[in-house]
Amino acid sequence: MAAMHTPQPADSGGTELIAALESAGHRMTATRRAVAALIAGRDGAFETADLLADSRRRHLGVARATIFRTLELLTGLGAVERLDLPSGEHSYVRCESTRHHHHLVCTRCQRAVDLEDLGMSAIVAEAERSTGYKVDRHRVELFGLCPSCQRSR
Amino acid sequence: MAAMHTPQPADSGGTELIAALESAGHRMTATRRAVAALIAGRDGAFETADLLADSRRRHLGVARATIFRTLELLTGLGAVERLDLPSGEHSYVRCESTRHHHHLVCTRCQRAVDLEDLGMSAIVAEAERSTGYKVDRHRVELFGLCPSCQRSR
DNA sequence: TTATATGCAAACGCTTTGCATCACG
DNA sequence: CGTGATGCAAAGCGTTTGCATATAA
Repeated sequence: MAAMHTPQPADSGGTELIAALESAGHRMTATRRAVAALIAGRDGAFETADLLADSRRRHLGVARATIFRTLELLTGLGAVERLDLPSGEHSYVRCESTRHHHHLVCTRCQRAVDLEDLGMSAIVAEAERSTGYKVDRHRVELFGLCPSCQRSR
Repeated sequence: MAAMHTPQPADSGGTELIAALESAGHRMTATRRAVAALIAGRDGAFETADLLADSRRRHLGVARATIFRTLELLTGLGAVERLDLPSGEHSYVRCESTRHHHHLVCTRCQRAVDLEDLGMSAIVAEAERSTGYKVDRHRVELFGLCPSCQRSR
């Protein structure tokens, strides 16, 4: 009952991302389509620098600022989420669902899977009960090796 | 079974932090004692800028670099932990225990409590089972309002 | 005495902003 | 057409580093 999808990207053109932007009332530009494609072309967590490098490699000429701005939009829409790696760096993952969920990221290849809530709501309830705090948000991020990286070493 | 301590700081001089540094074989300097006192004087999560401001206010003259370096040491020893706030900023919390635990931070006053593992190991096991990943570290951070901030608004 | 620790300032790397230009709707 | 989007370069900020000096052990 845990994994919400298989790790394989089903939307390599970024149509879901484009649809998200569009239905939120944002203008659909060639640049945004390009950024969506860059994100969709990535398998797993990525950093802004990755997108910028990909953009250059593919001669898409997307400006750094635009990458940040588009990522900010998508994050706001829940189509993408920002993670904090154990190292302290920021990275992003495309989300399969807009519902509340968490991420499990491979520390070797960055491949990521969405996880359902699992038992977190019970944990949150217990934390509230024992501390008297009222929890209004929580972050859970798991890191480890994906199946294929386990095999290859 | 959840809270590991009461929110009230019991070590306002920073003796525990000093002891941690000392027993790890680090030299005990006046500057480190000062940083320990600054941290101990804080109730809850704090940022490096807070310590720097406190240092100036108290005329301790601790250099910015030294604050970062000492925090790095203490983090390595598990006496302090670095958190990633929802906003993306980094902050630190003094840890009551060196054992694995998590934090619950008040988003209004920054007061923080340590939490035991709660049910996380079961969640991790379930995530591993359903995804095939091998999890080797996880981060769980809860944010909300502490009892007194709930009352005062 | 010698390895460590510190202060200072410069360097860094990531992210944001200001502003003129461009183009979707 | 007009508002929103983009590129570019500069500014911002938090964090790290190099190096000369000071100090614990």
